Amino acid sequence: MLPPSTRRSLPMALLRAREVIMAHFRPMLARHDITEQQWRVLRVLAEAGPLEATELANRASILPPSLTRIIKALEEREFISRNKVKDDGRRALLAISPTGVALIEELAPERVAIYDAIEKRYGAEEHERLLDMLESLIQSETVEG
Amino acid sequence: MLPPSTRRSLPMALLRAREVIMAHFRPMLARHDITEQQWRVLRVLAEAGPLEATELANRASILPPSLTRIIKALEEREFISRNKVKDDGRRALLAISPTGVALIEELAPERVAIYDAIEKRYGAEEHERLLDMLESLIQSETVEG
DNA sequence: ACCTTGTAGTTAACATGTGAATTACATCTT
DNA sequence: AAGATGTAATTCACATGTTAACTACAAGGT
Repeated sequence: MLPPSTRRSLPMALLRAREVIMAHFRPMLARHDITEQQWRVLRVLAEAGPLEATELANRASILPPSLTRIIKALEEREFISRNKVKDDGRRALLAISPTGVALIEELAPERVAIYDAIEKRYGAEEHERLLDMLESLIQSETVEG
Repeated sequence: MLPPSTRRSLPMALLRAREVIMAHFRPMLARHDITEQQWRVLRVLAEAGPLEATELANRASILPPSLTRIIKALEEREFISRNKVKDDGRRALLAISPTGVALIEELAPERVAIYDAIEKRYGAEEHERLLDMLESLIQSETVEG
């Protein structure tokens, strides 16, 4: 079979799709002086509650070295806190602070509006199906390797 | 509507999907001491022929500052060449060199094998449909804004 | 107790992503 | 021709991605 052209390859399509979607969120994040990754970390902690770094990295899809730097930045701005785990000097529980929760809540309406606009343009059913197919792809590559 | 959870949001799904796919290609690229972005630039030039930097950046989905650095690196290894455009001192045509073509051709078989394996795991029809849906999403966000 | 092995997190080094500012050159306007 | 405006590419500054090496601590084996 021919190698896929750059115009129709899965990696390129996934990259471009993510770009056009994120373009809608960037202005909102920039207004609050927060990066896309920092925002992801805050949302994961807001949804899941306190987590250790490894679990947080997995859920936010951020590599450990990046997470170390992001945690440092978020701690300095007091959006999150860390508490060492008793009985294990290596681990620490990371938790979102009230300030962090306030930020998430402040952004929530705009966030929903942006998602709704995307759904409206693309189609709600297509959107759901696309999510299903992406999850299926991730599953097929994760389980068997 | 509720804000999407981090477990089922389009940006996260696109990010994770790209991760699991690229994981298959990274070992191949690492063996040849080439980055994912450098590889993309070479493939675009191999497919499209000589291009100016702006057009190359668009086709490879790489931002201008990154492309400047990538071009420099690829030039030093003589994978590409640049020729100034007559009549316009700003522009330059970037072209892949024979060495660059040789690298692309050397990687081609393994590249096809990796794509085929992904298609086999995920399903050829699903793969095609996913590409269609991603292109449609990109289209819906590109045309109207 | 000591040593090995394993795990959580960090640090280091380098490439890229991102937005803003800057340079070099073209083109338009008057 | 001089100045204003626009465009291509680069540079800067900082954040993140990526791999490898390293530190700190934990758990097991002898």
